[in-house]
Amino acid sequence: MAGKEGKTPRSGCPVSVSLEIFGDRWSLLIVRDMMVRGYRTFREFQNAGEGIATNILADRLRKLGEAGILTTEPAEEDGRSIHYRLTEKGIALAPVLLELLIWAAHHEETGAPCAVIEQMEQNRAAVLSETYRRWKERDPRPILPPFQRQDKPTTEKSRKGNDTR
Amino acid sequence: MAGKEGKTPRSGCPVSVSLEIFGDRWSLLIVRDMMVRGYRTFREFQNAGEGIATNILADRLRKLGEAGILTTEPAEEDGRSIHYRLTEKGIALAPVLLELLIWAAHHEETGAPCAVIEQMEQNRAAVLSETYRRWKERDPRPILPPFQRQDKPTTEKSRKGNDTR
DNA sequence: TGAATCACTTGCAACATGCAAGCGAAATGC
DNA sequence: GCATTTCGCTTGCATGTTGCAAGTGATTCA
Repeated sequence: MAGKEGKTPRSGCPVSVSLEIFGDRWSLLIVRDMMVRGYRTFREFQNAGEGIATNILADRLRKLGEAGILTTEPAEEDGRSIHYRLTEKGIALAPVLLELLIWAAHHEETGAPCAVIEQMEQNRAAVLSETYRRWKERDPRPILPPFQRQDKPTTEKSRKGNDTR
Repeated sequence: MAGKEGKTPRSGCPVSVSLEIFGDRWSLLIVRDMMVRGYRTFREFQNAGEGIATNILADRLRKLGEAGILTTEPAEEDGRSIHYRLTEKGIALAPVLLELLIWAAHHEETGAPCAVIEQMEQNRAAVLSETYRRWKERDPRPILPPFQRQDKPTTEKSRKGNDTR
């Protein structure tokens, strides 16, 4: 019951095993939302700005749960709602996401301000331990704000004072 | 011409942008094969052991090329063959793959021997600089051997001396 | 008590993937 | 120098996955 065997036993390479779990467009985004934005409910993921369909979202949450990356617990303040929460295994993905973030900020057009990325790059350990601390203490404050798409870099120097907090 | 605009402009989050490129089952495996196993030709990827279909492989190689993660050059020794090679942008994915490897080795059943992983974990910088060196000098020696799937941990102590070599 | 909101589920069309077979060009064998 | 093999793909087709819109039952709010 634990393992869902007979699914896709491709190879024993750790990278391959990982991709069997979240080798798709959405799973890591959900993990990111939980980890750095403090999202917990279905609604929050749905409105996270990427436009995931509700059936896909439900499917991914179920699969991530089966993979032991997140768990669910009833929301105390609202009987209709459920809180999704990363497990130890899930929060341990933080270094992967951090490196992914840094890579993309350097090599792709993203909405992440260079200064923020540079600071994270030079303080990897601090960023990770702060991420871990907030997870452990159930501190729901986001570590990073949602990044806007920087459509045109023309004359836009507005959104920027949005530093580390 | 550079950017293939009009495709999927989901959000400006670096993680999301990354997943638009290799958010699927195969792309990162190809990058892994190039990076740590020194694979260069279509045939090598095809026989890498994960069982990718040739049409998918061709498609992913094309997309990774369009994304600037790899380039092609004619193989000098064989006019039929083509050598795929990571770009700077591609080799810069090394930290992401390393963290992914470490994560999976800790949290999933993989074929990676613990000793090897532990050593990589404690020498991240050395592993990365060696990876980079081999890429730069076109040294095709693999950094890691293909890991076997450890099917049943029952009484099987055979395949194990497969250490760093 | 009725409307709104919660986390989903369902139906269906469009797209992506997996599999086997085939194709032109270059290399190899005889 | 000609047949065979090997190279990197492409094609056709069945199946699986995704995206979209609408709907459902349970809970909460007004």
